[in-house]
Amino acid sequence: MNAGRTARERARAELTDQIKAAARRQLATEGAERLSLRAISREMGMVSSALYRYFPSRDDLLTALIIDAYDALGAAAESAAAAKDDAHPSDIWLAVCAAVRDWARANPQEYALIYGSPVTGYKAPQTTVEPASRVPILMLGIVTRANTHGWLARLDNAPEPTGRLAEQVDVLAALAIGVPRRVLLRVAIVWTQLFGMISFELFGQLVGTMDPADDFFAEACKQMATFIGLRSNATVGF
Amino acid sequence: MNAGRTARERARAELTDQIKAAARRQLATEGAERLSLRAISREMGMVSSALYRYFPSRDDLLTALIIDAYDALGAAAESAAAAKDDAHPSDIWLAVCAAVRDWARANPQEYALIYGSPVTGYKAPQTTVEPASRVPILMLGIVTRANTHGWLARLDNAPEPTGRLAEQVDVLAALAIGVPRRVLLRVAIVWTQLFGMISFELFGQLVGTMDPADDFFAEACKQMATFIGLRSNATVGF
DNA sequence: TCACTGTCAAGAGCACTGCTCTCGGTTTTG
DNA sequence: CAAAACCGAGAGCAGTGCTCTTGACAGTGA
Repeated sequence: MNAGRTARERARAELTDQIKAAARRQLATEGAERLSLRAISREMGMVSSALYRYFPSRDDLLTALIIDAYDALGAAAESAAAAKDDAHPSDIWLAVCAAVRDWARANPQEYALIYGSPVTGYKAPQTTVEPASRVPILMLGIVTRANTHGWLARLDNAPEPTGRLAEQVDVLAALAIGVPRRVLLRVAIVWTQLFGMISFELFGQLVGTMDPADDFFAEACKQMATFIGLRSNATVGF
Repeated sequence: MNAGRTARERARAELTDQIKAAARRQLATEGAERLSLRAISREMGMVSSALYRYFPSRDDLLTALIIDAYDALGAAAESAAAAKDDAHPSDIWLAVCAAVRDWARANPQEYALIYGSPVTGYKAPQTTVEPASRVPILMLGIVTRANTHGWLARLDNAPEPTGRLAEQVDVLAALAIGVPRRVLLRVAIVWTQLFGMISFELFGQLVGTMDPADDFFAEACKQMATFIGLRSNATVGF
């Protein structure tokens, strides 16, 4: 690559990456709450104040880690979808759901960083919304392709959103041309179910009942895929 | 009341409550992460070390706040259900969902404390599981009553859980006598959807699409109530 | 070649945190 | 009434994010 012209710029980019790597390492073991700039600087053999040349504050480091986490999750989901490119949309959908869960289980602290409680007083900058929307956009794309191929159940009984809800659904409609609004509304519902279930698993809300959650997760994803019309009633009985 | 015999015991109980109240106040403005024992002691005109006579560590204070939060949420949900005691189970169900959301929106920091990312290295003690299960138990009770009155849709097309998943569902079955396992499985799915949706709303994941989420929440709850058979197909078309 | 400019790591220091320990004084108890 | 238990106050430790200053270095134009 050699993107940076001068040696100084290259060194700076490399050190920035090293700091983020050390921060991620510490994130995995200590958690976002206990992430300490001084500990990072110790691990790197630097003095703490030197880190402020690269990240003006702890929050800026967190922002960088948040963006990286969204991108890593999005990349994992997208590659899972690409690996099943010629499969049935319902199988692609289920593969994406599984990939999201797998990534979350492999990187619980990074998942908590983006889908857990936000840090008070920390305002997520606008730069995070684009990487954050990779997974939803991917999911909408799967539904859109299923629809254009005529593989989407009609869901005639599903209620059509009206009023303000219809306007809100239209934001999704712009990314899913041709998909009926009643389906998009359900996609949004299923979207919240997916991440709610993963959060419950990771945050320990399932212990005593559905933990370990492998079977529960698989069955829930199947039923939710049917719920949005990706799987036919005949297939699974719904 | 005068529960505590001696004056000292009464003073201790009162001061413990005052500390928790101050902590809750600070929680609402600063967030759990920045909750500071020293700030609490300042607000109370005490010295920080004196707090350790009442809570051996910051984590113990957090545990007390967590239990209080679970109890407050459970009480809010239960009173919402009690207020509609003679209504149709589906209306009771929807009232409970709305009450949970309302409580979460009114106490976002306490909600984040119990349903957000857990603090790393903090092991929730066993004393939290009983208050944590008040809402799920309440929900299972509504479904159970609907079933015994014959008001639950049969959901013949819903798949029956098998294998380990069936065993896990049986944990719920013990609290919902007579309700088919395929329904209980769906109750668990809907349970994760409800809290996933509330978390998304509170944690800012819905901005740009479904925010404000009033209509989305109401419609999602309705469709999910139908999903578990509380509302008939004819009512809403499903 | 040499001075100028921007960048860098280092160090001292500030205000804050959770937590421990000791010290007197008060309250409860035997 | 004396002993034991409990209490708040204060000092102090090790850690935190962050700021500011200092001296060394690299790149650049004269």
